Amino acid sequence: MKKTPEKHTVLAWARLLKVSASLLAEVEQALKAAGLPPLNWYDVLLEVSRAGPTGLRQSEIATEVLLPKHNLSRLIDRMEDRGVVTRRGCDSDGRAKQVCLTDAGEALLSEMWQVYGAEIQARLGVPLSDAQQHSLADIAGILLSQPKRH
Amino acid sequence: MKKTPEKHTVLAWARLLKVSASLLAEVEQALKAAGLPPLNWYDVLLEVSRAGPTGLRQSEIATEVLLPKHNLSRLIDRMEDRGVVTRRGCDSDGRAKQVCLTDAGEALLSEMWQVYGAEIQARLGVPLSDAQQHSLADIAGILLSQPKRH
DNA sequence: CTCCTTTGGTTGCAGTTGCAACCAAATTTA
DNA sequence: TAAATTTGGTTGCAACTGCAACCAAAGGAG
Repeated sequence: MKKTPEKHTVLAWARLLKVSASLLAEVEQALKAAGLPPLNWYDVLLEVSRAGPTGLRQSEIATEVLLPKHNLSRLIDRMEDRGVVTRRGCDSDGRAKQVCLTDAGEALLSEMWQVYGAEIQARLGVPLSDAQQHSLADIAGILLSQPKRH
Repeated sequence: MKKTPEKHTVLAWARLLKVSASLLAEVEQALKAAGLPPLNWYDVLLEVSRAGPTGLRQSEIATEVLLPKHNLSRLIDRMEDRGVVTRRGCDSDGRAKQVCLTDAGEALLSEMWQVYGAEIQARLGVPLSDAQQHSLADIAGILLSQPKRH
């Protein structure tokens, strides 16, 4: 089994990391400029919103958003402090907490989307053709479906 | 001008961010498991190594590695503490510092590459065909060449 | 030459992340 | 049922990041 990558593999890798880092930084910057919270707030709000009024457990959010549990715990602390979500003990499982969206949370979600969506369009939708966007999604999909073998 | 992205644009975006985040986390994990420092050390070591014995200014490294200057300043502090680079005042510019690689730094660079390169190969080289790798590099290249319009 | 602005780099402080230890409620094993 | 393990979540502490202020050396404009 080959251990050292080919040049073109390294090139793809380097560009992938660089482009995602700079896109991320630019979007965070845009959100901040609009006086809005960082991107991971959006991810959480979106997941919780999708789950409907029953809400979602923290552990479910954590795996969805790729955030370690202890990290998510404090993120939810801050979000609860600003009143965009609520934590409620779960009936069926005494340890779990159900996280639900408040009205303010729903409002923030759509407010963030106005900025976030525009950024996505400007930075991915505009510069890439439809075919390229599909190709990118396909390739990323392959990588995401790889087993995580640690 | 369109402000809201199409579904396939959002899909490509979401997968791009998710895949880079998880690849990054897995590689960091592999480095730590091997008792090695984090990825940004590698990036800095590589840049400095490429510059040869004259070294590189911090500001040049910072733009190359996409790290804010104050952040890089302290990263170099840590690296200097562990003896992998040296800071030396620049002759032609009294403010600047030239950063140079030590022998230990060169050793660390190649030690990290053994782990890092294997990860790249396993996570990108193996799952993707050559055509897909080229396609990914092309698309990322387009995005990187976009003006950063803030 | 003097004032003003820019550039390269550092530092203090607050906010966030990572790690490990911890608690309590399930779940499994015996 | 009692003991051992796993799972969901929190907390303390150290490390790292972001922001803004700062200092000193260059570079320009009058």
